[in-house]
Amino acid sequence: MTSDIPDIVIGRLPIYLRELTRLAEEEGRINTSSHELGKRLGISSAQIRKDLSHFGEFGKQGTGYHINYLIEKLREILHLTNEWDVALVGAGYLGHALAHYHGFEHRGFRISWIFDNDPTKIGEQMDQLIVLDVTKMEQVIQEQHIKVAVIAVPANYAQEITDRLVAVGVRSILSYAPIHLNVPRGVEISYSDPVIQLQRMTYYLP
Amino acid sequence: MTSDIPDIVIGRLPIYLRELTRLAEEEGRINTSSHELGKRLGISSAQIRKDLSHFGEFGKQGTGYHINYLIEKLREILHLTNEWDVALVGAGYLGHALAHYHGFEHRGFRISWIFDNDPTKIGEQMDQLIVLDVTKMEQVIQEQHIKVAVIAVPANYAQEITDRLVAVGVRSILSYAPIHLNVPRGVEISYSDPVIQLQRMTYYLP
DNA sequence: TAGATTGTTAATCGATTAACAATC
DNA sequence: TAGATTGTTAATCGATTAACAATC
Repeated sequence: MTSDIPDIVIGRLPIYLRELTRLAEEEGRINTSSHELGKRLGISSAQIRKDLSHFGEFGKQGTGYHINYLIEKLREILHLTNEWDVALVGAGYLGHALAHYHGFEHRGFRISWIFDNDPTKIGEQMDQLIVLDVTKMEQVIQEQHIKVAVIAVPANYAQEITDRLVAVGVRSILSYAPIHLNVPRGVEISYSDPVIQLQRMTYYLP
Repeated sequence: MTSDIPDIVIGRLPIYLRELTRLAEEEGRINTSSHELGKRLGISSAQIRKDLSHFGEFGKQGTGYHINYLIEKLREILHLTNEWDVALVGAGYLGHALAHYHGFEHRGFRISWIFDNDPTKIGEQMDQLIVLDVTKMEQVIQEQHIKVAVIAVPANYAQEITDRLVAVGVRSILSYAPIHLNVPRGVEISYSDPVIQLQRMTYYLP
């Protein structure tokens, strides 16, 4: 048995964490309630309490949740107490944007390596990093024990890169390639394809 | 009553469409079955047939689905028979990547306008487009009847931009800002925050 | 204390799947 | 025809919600 907590519950925890962080850092708040959090996120308070109850009791009757305490607990649950080093594959426009994005900081991730196969990009500096030859990818990932990768390569390379990442131990992959990828059991994969998201919304447009 | 087809079903149709297009264009296939499509996508064949049955009968017993016919039908269902002009707000690294991304073509969308508030970016050429002053945003969107927008601005601007977009008629918004946005009923919103996705996956990492 | 809010239960609601008659 | 596959039904499975005792 791995874990019988539904994946859909796990998927909401980062949303809670993000909003709690916002409450604490942007608004200087100390406490909140499932009702307030739910109202801000468009989620029922019952669902928030039920989700959290899978992991323990983090609140107090009458006063709700101490925000920093709940943040800490969510970080533990999601394995974010240390930063994950992330390998980014693909140094095109999107890789460039990801390399320069500072939104990973303090949220559990650090892009530590960037790879590409284009000789004109290899050696280029991106933010603090140097683009490395993708032929070095396996060696670096193994030596550094990298478990998390982001794929920003064209669709026709994505499956090959995925296979190579998995082969050297990567277990969580976020792919921006507009294609379904096959991964073995035990490897988590998540997709980001703006067109898929837009197409879902245009269904509702007249 | 708007439509009683579950949103989760609508969300899978673009995935089917993408894989069908791949089957036709990359592999030159003419026909497929719910079983084959499901196997390629990690979805049960029953679910695919059930999803499609909400909209009509598109297959034939014994032979399955004619791919190009089903593609055409899915495009009609998702309102992709004409291209939607999209307004992109934010011309930073991510806006740059989106402006140069050619994955929108032939999938129902065309980024037609880019806006930013940074004087050093206004007037800059991105792909085929010129970055316009965001103060011109409302006027352009109204005149061009733009209904779809992509937000690639910092979190602290995202709600204001959203409100302004909605006020001039935008009804579908894809936001890359790492923040929950409030929109009125009748406006669809979709989010892309890589950290949220990574955090869901690290739960499963030891 | 009185008011507020939790964690949890049971009921409701909704989605997925197995199975199969129909039929190409 | 025989084999394959659809569309649909009913059963199963899973997620959400309403309600409330417990208690801060």
